[in-house]
Amino acid sequence: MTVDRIPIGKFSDITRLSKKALYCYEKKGLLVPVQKDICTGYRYYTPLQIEKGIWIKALSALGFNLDEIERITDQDDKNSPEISKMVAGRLMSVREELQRLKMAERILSSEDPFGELFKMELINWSIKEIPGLRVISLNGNGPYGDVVGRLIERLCTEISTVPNSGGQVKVTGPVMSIYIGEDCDETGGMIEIALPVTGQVTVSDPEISLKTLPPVKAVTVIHKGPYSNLGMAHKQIYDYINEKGLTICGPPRELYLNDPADIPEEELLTEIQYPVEG
Amino acid sequence: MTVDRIPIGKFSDITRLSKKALYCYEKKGLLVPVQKDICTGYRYYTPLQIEKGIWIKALSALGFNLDEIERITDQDDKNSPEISKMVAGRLMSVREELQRLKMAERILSSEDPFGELFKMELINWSIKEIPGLRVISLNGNGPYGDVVGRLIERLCTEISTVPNSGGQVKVTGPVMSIYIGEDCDETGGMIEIALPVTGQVTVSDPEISLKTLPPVKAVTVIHKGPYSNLGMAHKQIYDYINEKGLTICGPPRELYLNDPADIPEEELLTEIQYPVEG
DNA sequence: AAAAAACTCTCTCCCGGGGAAAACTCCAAC
DNA sequence: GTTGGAGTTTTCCCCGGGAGAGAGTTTTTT
Repeated sequence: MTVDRIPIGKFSDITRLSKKALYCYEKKGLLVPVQKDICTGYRYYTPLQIEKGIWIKALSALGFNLDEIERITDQDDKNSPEISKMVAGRLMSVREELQRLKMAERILSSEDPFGELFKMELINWSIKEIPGLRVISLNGNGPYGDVVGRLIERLCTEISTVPNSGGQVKVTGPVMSIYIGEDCDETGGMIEIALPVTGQVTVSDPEISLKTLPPVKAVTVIHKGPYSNLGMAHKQIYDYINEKGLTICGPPRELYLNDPADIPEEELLTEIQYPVEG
Repeated sequence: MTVDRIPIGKFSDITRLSKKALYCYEKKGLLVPVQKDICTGYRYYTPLQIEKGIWIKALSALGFNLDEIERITDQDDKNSPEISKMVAGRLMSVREELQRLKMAERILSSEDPFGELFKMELINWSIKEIPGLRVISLNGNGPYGDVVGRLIERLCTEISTVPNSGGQVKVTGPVMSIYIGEDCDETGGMIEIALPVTGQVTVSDPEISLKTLPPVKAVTVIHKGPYSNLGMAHKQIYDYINEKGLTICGPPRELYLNDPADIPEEELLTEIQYPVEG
């Protein structure tokens, strides 16, 4: 006495699956209406299919994809190892998502969301594989503000001088500095400036060497703002790395992505890299 | 002296935007490489574009869509009302997402995730507009277990009797019961049984009436299991509605989606509806 | 019985990219 | 100079539907 031919609209009302979703599930064979009028193409479901519909709805609310949903609904034993594994996997993804969203919430609800974004935000972190780099480099020691600029100058003139300017030599990346001193603090220390190059480089300056930096895995973050703020940024990264239980396995590098000659201080971009194990 | 033509791969490394994403942003005009080799089609970016890339990355991590990202990055005044509105909207969506995910986490990490799913779970809730329904109905009073069955029988025989069985009359939905008594508890009370119909209905039984139930907005949930568990379900829904600050504005209904004659008790599906204001 | 309203069909495009394939180009080393 | 490997180009299909068009059906009302 109950209705036995449920057209798609009613079925959609009952299960709260949209028609579009139902078409989609039919195409994938996940939930196929028992009857389909050959002339008109009208679909009819039965009350027996309601439960499956609800399962699908519930499982997709948990974030399972249609493939997983099919496997779960097909399997009678909901405690099978396969299904437990899927549940565990889903739980992990959900927790990651939660972390991301919590961060987003924090930023969006702060006073100055876009300011926050470019401060040291976890959003900007990533771990990259950095390939080996052929560079010419030069060491120096002293207060960074003074030293770095002068060393860069020397490298640049070396590169643009004969015979390197002949066209064989190319600069293949931004200038970088490597903080090789143990006692680096905000003010100064032992530092190496490197410029990635290719081709036949002739070095005339005896202090400049041609070498290949080893490939490393590194935590990287991009900093925006004057170079004078880099010290703070380093501290935050350092803390973050310890917090995550990572181990630093080499001197940190800075890559100067744009040119202070062209651009106001506040717009300067610097990529900071901390080599880590793993 | 820094590099001025950055091919897509390097640009992708720096900004951590995938090449695919970059192609996509180019097509949409969001981030177009300054130079594109006419012969080879190779794209080249400049250091100036790095910042925009990072903005895009960061904003999309917050969940803005590309359209919003474009508007945000185009606008210099990051405090404009338009942008504040977008931020507020995003914050709301993020909070909703968070709620959903927290629930998913709770369910997935419980002992028996799939058991939880079919208990009273928020996942199953929704507020629906229920259209007016033309029904034949019959009132009764007494312990539900006894009364409901008998009333349904009477309605069904009435419908299948001449002249209604002639083909003009159709049953258009599942049997429903409406708890009109003030003092309804788990055991019994005043109850109305209704059967949605269309067509020219002739009523012979004087206690059966033909009427139209008013359209309502209702909180609905689907219950799976024996009818004897419905009492608990009602309690939970009732609590939930109060918790949400909604106001009940009519007697609750139950729709019996499948037929106890065909199906074991545990598989029975019942949709419970509580009319609410709004 | 006819007309109106409500429902359904199929089709295509959109989101924001991920993945893969086949062909081309570049670059660094020999 | 050559060559091999790495980088790049396009194109197509996938996820899980949402939105909407245009045409055909069913149901309800008059």
